[in-house]
Amino acid sequence: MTTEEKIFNAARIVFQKKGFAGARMQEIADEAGINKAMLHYCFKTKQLLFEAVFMNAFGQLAPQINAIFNSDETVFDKIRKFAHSYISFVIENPYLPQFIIQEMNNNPEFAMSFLNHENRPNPDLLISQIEKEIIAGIIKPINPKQLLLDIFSLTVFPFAAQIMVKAIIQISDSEFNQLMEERKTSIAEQIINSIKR
Amino acid sequence: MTTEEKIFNAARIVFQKKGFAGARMQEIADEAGINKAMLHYCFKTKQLLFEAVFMNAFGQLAPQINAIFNSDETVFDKIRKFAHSYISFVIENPYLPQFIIQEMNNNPEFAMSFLNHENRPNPDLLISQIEKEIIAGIIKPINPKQLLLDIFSLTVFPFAAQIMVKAIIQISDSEFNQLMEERKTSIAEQIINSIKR
DNA sequence: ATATGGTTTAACCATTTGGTTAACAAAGAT
DNA sequence: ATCTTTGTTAACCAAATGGTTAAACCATAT
Repeated sequence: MTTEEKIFNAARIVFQKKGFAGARMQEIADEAGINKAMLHYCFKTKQLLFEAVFMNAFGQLAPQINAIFNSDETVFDKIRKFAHSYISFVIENPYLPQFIIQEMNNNPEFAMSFLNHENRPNPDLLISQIEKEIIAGIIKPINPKQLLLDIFSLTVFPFAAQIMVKAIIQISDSEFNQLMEERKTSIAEQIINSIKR
Repeated sequence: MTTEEKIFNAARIVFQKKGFAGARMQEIADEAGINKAMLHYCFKTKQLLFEAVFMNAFGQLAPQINAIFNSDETVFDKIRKFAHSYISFVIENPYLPQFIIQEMNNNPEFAMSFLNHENRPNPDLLISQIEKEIIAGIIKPINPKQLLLDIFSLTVFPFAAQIMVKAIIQISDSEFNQLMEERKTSIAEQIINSIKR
């Protein structure tokens, strides 16, 4: 593993746990097991290192989402696939959702800057497909944006609020993961059930 | 308004926007329009000021939730009431959910310390009620914890991820609020529909 | 062997930041 | 009137923090 990779991985761990403002360059250096000066040698500034980590995180999610949203399957199958592949991916990267949401919130201008171009998650095609399937009588007349919100909410929230969720409904890490496994299918069927004619 | 109130309100604004780590005592003082030394005169340390704000935020939500969860209504009515009153409240305090989730994530030990005693949201009673109604044949056999997750997800997530949601599905503040108004009833009916026999 | 280029480090620096202090103002209490 | 307590401020301080530098290290080409 190159030094740059060591730094990047360490930065991901620290940034995802503490956020941009709470992360310390020294802590990242320690985590990577190298001298702090190397951080600046490889990534120039904290901001640039952070952006590398954030872009990477977002860049892992957005294409996956778009691939599903823009495929040529039915809405129902897209919902099934989304729930399944999103939850699978996030079980392996449990800090990602909260990390992305948090930094977007703490720094909206920065977040917006790349949410407006390139590979952002783009639901336009899915929305018009939903409208077509409503007209075709496959789906009940609903607001497509509400449907999108439902899908995102049911899949993402338990991860984004992981710590609170675990504490409130009193479950361990393994019980949590088990619940999430169940959700891969239960969420999709529940949504489909509530919108199919 | 007393100086202490001015500080508290300013602190709430700054902490909710920037988080504990990103907030600056000077910025809170400026927001309150007073000298920085007053912060320490009134609240001693940043940590204590933060705890006052956080406790207050959490203290507004938890009792509301428990009041609904522990009333003597049916599960269906509790779901309706929860969606309605939670969304109503959070529309007025849109930063609250993300704030609480973020700080719990960045500082789990602190969060846990008071999630374990006193007025934490406690779903135990609701869970056993769900189990009873399943046995009584009112509700389909489901995992009560999944049901709780669904309820929280559908109500809380759009607020917690507000900025990202607005950007991805391309809506303005007022469109967002309108969607949330719709959700007060649509969420409850959707959930009930998916679990009733 | 040694000159050359990138890589790594210890020590250092300037600024920011939470927190303190000492003086000052205002308002009751005597 | 003046003493005492409480509220308020400007100036200050020590520690933390992001970032820099100059020297050392090390591989490779000559």
